[in-house]
Amino acid sequence: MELTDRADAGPRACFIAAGLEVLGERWALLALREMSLGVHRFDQIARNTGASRDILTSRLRTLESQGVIERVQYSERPPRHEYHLTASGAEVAPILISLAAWSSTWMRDETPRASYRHSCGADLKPVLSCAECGEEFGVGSLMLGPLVSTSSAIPVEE
Amino acid sequence: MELTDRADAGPRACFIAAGLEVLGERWALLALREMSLGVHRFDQIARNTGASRDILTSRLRTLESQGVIERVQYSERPPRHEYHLTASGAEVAPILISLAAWSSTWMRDETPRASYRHSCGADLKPVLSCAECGEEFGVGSLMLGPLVSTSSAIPVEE
DNA sequence: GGAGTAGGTTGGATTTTCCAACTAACTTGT
DNA sequence: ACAAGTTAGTTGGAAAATCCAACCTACTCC
Repeated sequence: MELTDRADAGPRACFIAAGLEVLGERWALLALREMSLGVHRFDQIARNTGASRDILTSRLRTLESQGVIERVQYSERPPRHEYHLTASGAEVAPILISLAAWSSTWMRDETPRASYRHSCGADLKPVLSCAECGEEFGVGSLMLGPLVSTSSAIPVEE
Repeated sequence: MELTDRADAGPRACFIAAGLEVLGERWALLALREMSLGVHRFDQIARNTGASRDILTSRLRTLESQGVIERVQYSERPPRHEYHLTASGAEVAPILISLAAWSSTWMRDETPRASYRHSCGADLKPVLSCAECGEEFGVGSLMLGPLVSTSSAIPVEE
């Protein structure tokens, strides 16, 4: 079977692994969470995430270089910048939401934590479905497709 | 405003942060990807993820202790175990799928990577919507809810 | 003029991760 | 019988990432 029998093929290069190279480093997703919640300044992102300032600086630079966030100047003297999500960063939301939903369903401990909800007011209960056929995604519906190279193609902004 | 003005409140304890404590460590999500794809043995998970064997051992133990995976014996002499997703682990799929979809939309480089698709055959284009109102989730629809403690409540298995 | 705010940078300690080699307990081939 | 291979780890030491507190710059406010 091709999934398990990859012999000497080396690590599986897939889009999950690629995404984790950018979003999977420590503090990156929590920084994006803050921006998604409307927190845009360095000091507050540092406080609200708990990341040390040097690491946070490094993460923000990486996210910026990958086009996930951008620095927006809000003061000229002294020069001060805010961090904002780009179109790419805004689309990280489904990952955060799926994570929050999984965690609130399965994590059991006594520490009180902030929950999330949909803007309609309901408790967080997201459903992931295929845009094509409308059917819900589950473990079994995750299938490997062909190898693709994304070098030249420009993502369509809608 | 309450989101940005948390003063000395310390790091935001939320379900995203809680989830990342388990799933956010290096290699954890890639190991779960392998199990989601039907790969259940130590050597092959190590090969397919690229994780070093000692770290992988440590991750699998953590995931097991958190109830995300379980060890299933498949040989008695010598004692050998396979790693399988629990109900909790199976529900990590939406996170992996959202990550794969984000990555294939926004990551641009030349390395050819395995893509994913829905089992209906269509390219990966997942839509996350609210189970209650049916409306799609976006950045703006991620809202903080009340503080909750999950100590005693038992998640409903359906 | 001193304190406070904002966004960093620096040096050094600590923690994680990496890597190759090694072990243990078998099974298979000759 | 004996060597080689398979599977699931463990070990020790080097390398890399992270943490932390202190420091710096350039302002503003009192």
